[in-house]
Amino acid sequence: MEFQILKKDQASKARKGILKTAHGEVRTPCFLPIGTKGTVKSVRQDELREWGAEIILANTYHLWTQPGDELIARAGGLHKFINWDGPIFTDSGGFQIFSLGEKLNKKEPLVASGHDRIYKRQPEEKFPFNVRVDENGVSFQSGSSGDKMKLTPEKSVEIQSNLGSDVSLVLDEFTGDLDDYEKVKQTVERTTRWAKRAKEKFEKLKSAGKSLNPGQLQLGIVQGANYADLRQKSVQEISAIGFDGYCVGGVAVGGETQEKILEAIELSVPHLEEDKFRHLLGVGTPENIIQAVARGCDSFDCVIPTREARHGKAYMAHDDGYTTLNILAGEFKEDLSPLDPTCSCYGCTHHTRAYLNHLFRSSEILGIRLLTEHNLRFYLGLMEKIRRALNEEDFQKILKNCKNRN
RNA sequence: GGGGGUGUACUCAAGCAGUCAACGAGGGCAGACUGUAAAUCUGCUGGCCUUGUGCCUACGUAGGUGCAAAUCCUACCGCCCCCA
Repeated sequence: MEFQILKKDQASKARKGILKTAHGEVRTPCFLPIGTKGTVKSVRQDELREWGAEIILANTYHLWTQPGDELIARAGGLHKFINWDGPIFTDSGGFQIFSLGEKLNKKEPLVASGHDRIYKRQPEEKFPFNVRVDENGVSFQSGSSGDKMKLTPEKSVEIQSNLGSDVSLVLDEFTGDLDDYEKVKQTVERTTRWAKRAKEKFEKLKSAGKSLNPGQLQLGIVQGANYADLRQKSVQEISAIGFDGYCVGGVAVGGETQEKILEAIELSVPHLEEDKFRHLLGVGTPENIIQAVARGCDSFDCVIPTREARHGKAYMAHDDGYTTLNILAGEFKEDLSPLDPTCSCYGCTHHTRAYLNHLFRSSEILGIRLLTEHNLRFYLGLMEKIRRALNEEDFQKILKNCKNRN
């Protein structure tokens, strides 16, 4: 068994566990720093490890388009290519169907027929592709060169096989129209059909001994927005296919309130097999994560700590919750105190707020690097606290103090 | 001394009679960001307030011509270039 639950919280659905992969074990609940293109922006792989990251997330779509999965396979797989010998998750490219099509070109999706959709690049947009989503998969056609790339459920499995990640995800489909029942229903059903195809391809490659990482796991993804019956339907259909674990997807893809996010989790998790690994895709804020742990989720990935670090936002831990601050703010221009005196990251132990403020104001890349480290250590430290609390049966205290106190 | 050019909001820089409190960029101020098209994006950036097809003050200074001037004319002041 690749996932083992070690301890359960008595007052919530939280659990402490361990995920065993071909590249080592991961203690859960855990957070996956996002390294979409094979790098967690601005930091080295050895630094990630030093800060407590046990597993990272990379992206199938991005690595496929550049530098290409075949090159990475020739390099000996993603682990060797990027020199990270710990576990790697690869997202399937499903999110890009959403983010490169629907989300950014919502104004004029040209409906081809039924559920198939085409998104035309707008002349004034920087976005370089036309996107077509149909039953077979998604094609991205370059707006300038006309080059076409087609990502299908099978292709996604094949790419991830070439990458040799430890945990692969099936290609899924969801949209931003969380209120349109029929549309959501169609994406749930297509996600199931795609999951079956992905599973089949996965088994085929495995039995043929063609997988670069024979120990690779495959996770199914549950969709259904906030419709109770669709979430339940999705869980049942995806579970019936039988995966090594499950992801709850489509819960925080743009503007959802925390209530909506938690509701979507509550509608999904109770129907999942108890002893299987559960990843919550794309979530979230520190509070989101703690609340999701309480609802039975084992792992998380989110761009918040890294992206917001690049935009100057720093997270700070307090006994009764956390706060954030914008290091670019004028009030820090001459603040010679450390960013967070309780933090042990390099920036907090060696530099002042005034210096960080100066670095950001002058667009110096060191600022980005220092805040990325700071925020990642905050997130990874939070997960460590959660695990320790679960171990010491003190999780309720963490739950009580999970809020942003800004 | 002669000739030419130029002076615009914090900075650079458009505008060359009305649609100009004045394009754009930078800077400044604030906000956003949830499976990364993201070191990105958005808003504001003369003053006042009853926040409006509102009032006032503004395009080197002082006058002038126009119904109307940042835009035209005159003088003056500053800066730049060329010739002597």
